[in-house]
Amino acid sequence: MLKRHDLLIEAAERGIRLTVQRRALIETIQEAKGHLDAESLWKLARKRDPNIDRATVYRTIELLKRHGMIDELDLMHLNGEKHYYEVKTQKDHLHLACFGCGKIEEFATPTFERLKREIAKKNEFSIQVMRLEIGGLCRRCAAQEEALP
Amino acid sequence: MLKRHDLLIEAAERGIRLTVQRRALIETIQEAKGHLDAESLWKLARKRDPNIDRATVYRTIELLKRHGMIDELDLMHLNGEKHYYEVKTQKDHLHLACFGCGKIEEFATPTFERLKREIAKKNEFSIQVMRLEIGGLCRRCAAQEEALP
DNA sequence: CTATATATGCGACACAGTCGCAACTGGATC
DNA sequence: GATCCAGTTGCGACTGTGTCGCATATATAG
Repeated sequence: MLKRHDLLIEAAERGIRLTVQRRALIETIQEAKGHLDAESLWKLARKRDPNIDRATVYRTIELLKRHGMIDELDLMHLNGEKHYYEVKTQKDHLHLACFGCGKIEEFATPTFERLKREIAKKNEFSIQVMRLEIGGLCRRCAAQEEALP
Repeated sequence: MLKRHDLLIEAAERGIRLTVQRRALIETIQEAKGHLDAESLWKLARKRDPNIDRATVYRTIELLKRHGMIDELDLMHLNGEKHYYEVKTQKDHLHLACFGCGKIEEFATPTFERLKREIAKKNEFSIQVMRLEIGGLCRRCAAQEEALP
């Protein structure tokens, strides 16, 4: 498991005003197993505070994104146009989305870090967010495809 | 300039039925200077065939994507949630989006190709599409930011 | 405790993209 | 070149995400 920040502590340190709604949303994101989209986040957070509004969910996501506390993913639009969110990890990593079974794999490698440094240097570009997403077939699904032509 | 396929020839070779609408759309994408979103593609293609419907634009984009003839980009959602399209190039390349001025830079490097091979091998994953997008500040905008804190 | 800047809920809205269905057509066949 | 029909299109209504303005509520500093 990649090491993640504690969002609540970081939010306090950054002077973000902690309302009950934000607490519920942040805790939900922090404790989530997989990748949450806005709708799922809303539903889960409502278990902690039943009155959170949809607009608040979007505004909080925007806030956390601006502070670089969460990353936004598209996951190759495997399930429509929605976005997914995850706590920013210490290490950059990429996402592999299988078009067959929908499974998402994560992968980190020094080559990726090296690429990042190379890009920043060669383009004189100040990188804030970096998103590498890959779509294709996982080992299982590729084998199945092979069997049924 | 990165070498691109000739979409019309490739479409014919693939046995794609060439309607007047598809011809207009494909030629428009092929000759476009920058990155087109669906709306811009529609407007431009209408100059060649004034009756093309919005739905046809989306259906054609879907078709070309399925055939791997064009790539879909988000460009870090710099201008809302729409998608952008470009003719598939011979070399994989990445997109740098500047949050300051909105400029998009493209960049290709052997490190990226190496990363791709490494990912496919280590994860036993059959890669179909790969999208690396980076958001941040270009040299100009980073310097301006510095000057006005 | 109070003041006030900031955040929230609500409802209406914007916008990209999708779908079912009747009418049309590209291109294969004769 | 006429015929045929599976595949394509236009139309219009619809979804699903995400946004916004404004009146009300509240977290935090003093």
